[in-house]
Amino acid sequence: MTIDPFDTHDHGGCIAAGMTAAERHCAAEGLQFTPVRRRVLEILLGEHKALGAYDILDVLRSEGMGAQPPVAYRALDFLVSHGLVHRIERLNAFIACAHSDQNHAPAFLICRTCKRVVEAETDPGAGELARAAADAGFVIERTVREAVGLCPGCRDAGSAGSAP
Amino acid sequence: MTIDPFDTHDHGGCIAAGMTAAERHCAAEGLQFTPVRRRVLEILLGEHKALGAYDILDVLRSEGMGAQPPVAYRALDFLVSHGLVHRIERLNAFIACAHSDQNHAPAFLICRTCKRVVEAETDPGAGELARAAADAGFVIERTVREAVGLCPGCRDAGSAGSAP
DNA sequence: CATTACATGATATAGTATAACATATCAAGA
DNA sequence: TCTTGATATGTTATACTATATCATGTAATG
Repeated sequence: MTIDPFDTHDHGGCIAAGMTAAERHCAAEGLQFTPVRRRVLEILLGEHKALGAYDILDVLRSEGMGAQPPVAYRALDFLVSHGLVHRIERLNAFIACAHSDQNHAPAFLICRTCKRVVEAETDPGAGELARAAADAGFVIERTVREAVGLCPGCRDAGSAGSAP
Repeated sequence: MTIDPFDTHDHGGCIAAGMTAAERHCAAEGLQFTPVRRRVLEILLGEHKALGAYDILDVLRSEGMGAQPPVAYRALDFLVSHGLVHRIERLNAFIACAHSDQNHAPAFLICRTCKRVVEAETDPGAGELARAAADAGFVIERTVREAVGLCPGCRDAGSAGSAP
């Protein structure tokens, strides 16, 4: 059995590891990992929740790093397009990638009570979407796979909300 | 091999069949299939694209059936909650259910060029999401499975857009 | 007739996202 | 050095999506 991804754990480690991976990725690809982009990724790495663009913008604002929506959206676009951050469509929100620097087709488990989101690694070629697409002659460019429900902690707490 | 779901076909038949199924469903469940709800479903059945709430509202408006956003959103909420319409998260838009009156976990293929959306039936218990959830002890209440890409027609047209 | 439950009408506002134009920075080449 | 081009950021304005709230209508029930 594997570690419960909904468990609490060392966020400091998450952040450091995520930033290091992002540094390496940007260096390798010749991408500009600018202060705003760096800070947005740090903010997201500090949570295992998805944050809205305006949540992030509030933080940037309070730190004097840009006060208008495009600042946040541009940084998020950059991070998403290079796979460092994922967009959670169901929530109109964003979360740091949990599987540093690899190409993948992630799936997300979204707890509707504690709001935490975990990223599961999946095989891009497997699954119902790929089969349906093959049947229809459809060429997939991007997939969205998200499940909303209750994480183990919140389920045991009788959907009353338990974890932070 | 199966019929290409992206093919053009008899929309009149789609609409009639969809409305009949909805009638039966509402009658069986004791639901009020009111004029606004009926009209919204009809509008959606007339397209194989996803329509935004405000697209639908524009039509309602032009027909004197309610001019404010809540009118459209309420009708859509009703239709979605009873499975007659699905919400496409990726597009913040709505599409009529293509598999009349059965409980299911649909997946969608969204053509980014011609904007058509087809609904594929899937096995709710199968697939990557279910496996990831089981591993994590997560209880799924709703799933989102959407693929963005090119339908056969648009792919062959060199992503220049071909089908209506 | 009064009550209840549900649906609709209407106003206002919240939340999410982008277009468009201006400025800044920096590296490569004339 | 100058200038040109590419990329990133700053700023204003606006578009698009969604909901809270309160008022009104309407039909079935007791």
